[in-house]
Amino acid sequence: MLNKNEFALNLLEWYHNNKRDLPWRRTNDPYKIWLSEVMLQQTQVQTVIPYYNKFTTKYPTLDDLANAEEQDILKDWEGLGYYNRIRNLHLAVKEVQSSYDSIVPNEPEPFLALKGVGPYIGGAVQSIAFNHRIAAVDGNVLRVMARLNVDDRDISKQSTVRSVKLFVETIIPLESGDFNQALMELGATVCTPRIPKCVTCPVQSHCESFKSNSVLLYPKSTKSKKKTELYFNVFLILNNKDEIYMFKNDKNLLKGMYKFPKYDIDTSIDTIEEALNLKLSQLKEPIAEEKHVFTHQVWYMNVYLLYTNSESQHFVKISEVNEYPISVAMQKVFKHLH
DNA sequence: AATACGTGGAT
DNA sequence: TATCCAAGTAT
Repeated sequence: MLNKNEFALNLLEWYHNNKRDLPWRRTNDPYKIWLSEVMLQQTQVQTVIPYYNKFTTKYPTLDDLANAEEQDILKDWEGLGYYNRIRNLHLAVKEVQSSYDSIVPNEPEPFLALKGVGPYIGGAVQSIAFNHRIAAVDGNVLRVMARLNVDDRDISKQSTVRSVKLFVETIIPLESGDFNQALMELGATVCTPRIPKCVTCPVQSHCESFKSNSVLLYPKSTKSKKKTELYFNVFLILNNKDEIYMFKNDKNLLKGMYKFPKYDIDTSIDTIEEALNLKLSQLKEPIAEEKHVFTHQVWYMNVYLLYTNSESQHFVKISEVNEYPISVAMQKVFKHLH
């Protein structure tokens, strides 16, 4: 059974002595803490840092972000992935602006009701910014707690995450924000997935899996499923005015990001001409092939270059393409025009 | 409950 | 190269 008081003391002492100087640890602004937590979802610290600095410079207050155009903030988010995160945060700060006088709610219930705020963000922001004693259970915390308690439950199940959250809330001390961050920091730097540094672990004496030499057996998790492989033709369509056909994606995947016409490989050129209302040049060999891997899909793309004399509102100056938010997959395609 | 949702780092 | 997985949320 975990000695809760001693565990918390050991962990917090280690955290304070080894605290990394991360940009979002220099602020008490709930908006900036919230922004950092949204960016950090499923994203490594080193990836987030430049984006966090860009956003806090360009949108230093909640109102700045709320008043921005969605396309502009998507452009600034470009390359960070999971684009619904910033679209939801935009909706959420607009809600805070209109309903809460631009003040981030300092109570869990209204905060958790905002778009994109789930159990993790709710606990992280309410504990770090407002010192509420709510757990923030991420992948790090799940791994640390599974090893501490030789917990055989599957951490990929929501029921396990809910249960771990309740458990952490039975051991969380008054310094709840620091405690939550310390638990995550321990998982990120010491209690790592493959080669945990148990020798230097500040809570080694509390760890049941260390005692039984079974650290690497935890956490238990069902293995990821196979990705769907998809084959597309993507068309770079140029007119005689140095413009290219490009439009905003309204599907769920990469919603709001701009794309070039992309069709299953068996789609006929006639169908495409009809869909785009363009008369296209003869289809030749692809100028390139690209592969792009998502969490759940792999795209194999043939890149074609086509010309047209037709008019359309979807043409954009080639020199201005980079002003639009474009996914990495489509950037891989576009680079072959140069 | 199970799956969709991006991208890049590490091994 | 293949695989895991990283401060998760919405549906």
